[in-house]
Amino acid sequence: MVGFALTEKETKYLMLIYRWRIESSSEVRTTDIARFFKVRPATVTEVLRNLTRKKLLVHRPYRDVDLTAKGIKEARKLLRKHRILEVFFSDFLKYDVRRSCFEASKIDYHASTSLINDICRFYGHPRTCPCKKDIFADPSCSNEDVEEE
Amino acid sequence: MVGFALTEKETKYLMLIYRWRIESSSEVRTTDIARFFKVRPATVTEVLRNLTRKKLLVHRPYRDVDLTAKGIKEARKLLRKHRILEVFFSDFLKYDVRRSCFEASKIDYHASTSLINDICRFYGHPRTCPCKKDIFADPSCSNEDVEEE
DNA sequence: CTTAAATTTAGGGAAATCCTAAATCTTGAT
DNA sequence: ATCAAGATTTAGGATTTCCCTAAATTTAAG
Repeated sequence: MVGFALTEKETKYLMLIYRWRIESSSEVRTTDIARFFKVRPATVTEVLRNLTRKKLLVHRPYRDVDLTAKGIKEARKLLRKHRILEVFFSDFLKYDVRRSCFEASKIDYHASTSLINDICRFYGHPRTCPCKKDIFADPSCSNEDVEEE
Repeated sequence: MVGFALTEKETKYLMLIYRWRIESSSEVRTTDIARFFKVRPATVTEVLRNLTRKKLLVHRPYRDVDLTAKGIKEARKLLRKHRILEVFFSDFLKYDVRRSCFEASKIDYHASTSLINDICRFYGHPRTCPCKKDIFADPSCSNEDVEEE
């Protein structure tokens, strides 16, 4: 079904690139990513290469990075998981935006899609996270039935 | 504070050994652990050696394994996290025992102690998980903001 | 006391993540 | 237009985690 599998770090990079490139319309540069994750630029280049190999990015060496349609789709799936968790932390535990994001980041990669879907369903398929950013609906998360990933 | 750090797998082994050795009073054998985790006995021996090095187990080669006081303490902490998550899944999403355990297993290692404590507090510091096994109170999770006598 | 079964030891391997040093490319100042 | 400074990539490794096979060792059953 998927055709590729992402490591945890790769998902973090993909989500970050989506937020900057798509949601903030910024140019995404290796150094910025490196600074964000507190790693060396060479490390970023390597991850970029892997995400490119998986057809999620288009990387123009020494220039910039862009998401492919597939990359955008995958990033939205990942961000949906992350943000559904934020909705939960914010509502259930009254966490502020900062903390909701922090705790969601620790488990978003490990939480199963069916778990996320159940939380999503509980909250009536919310369209935005606590900081008002979009949560894109996922076809696997319907209002009626329960299914596996 | 801790003096040791556990890998994810090590926490799984420690919890399993606690469940079998302490909660079920069984002898814990290498082969049983290997069968449970679907790995080769040699792999189990290696993990056992590492847990022993961390002073959590006493391993009598070719014979059996036992938990040290430190190992029991640590296993209870880990199982507390796991079981608090089970309480949540069971209550909030109406998961059955089997599924609560399954989903909890995926994230128990990654959920922060403060997150677990907040869920624990929400549920009034439950003493048992959905399948009635003990949840040992953790000193870091205070009762202070609960109703007084 | 023998030997089959269980276990450990020895020696590796793959994947994920990160690093340094050196090479290469881009860009802005002159 | 040129060229140095800064940004980026390449090359080559290191570490950690987790798992494996083969061979040696120990236990225990008969």
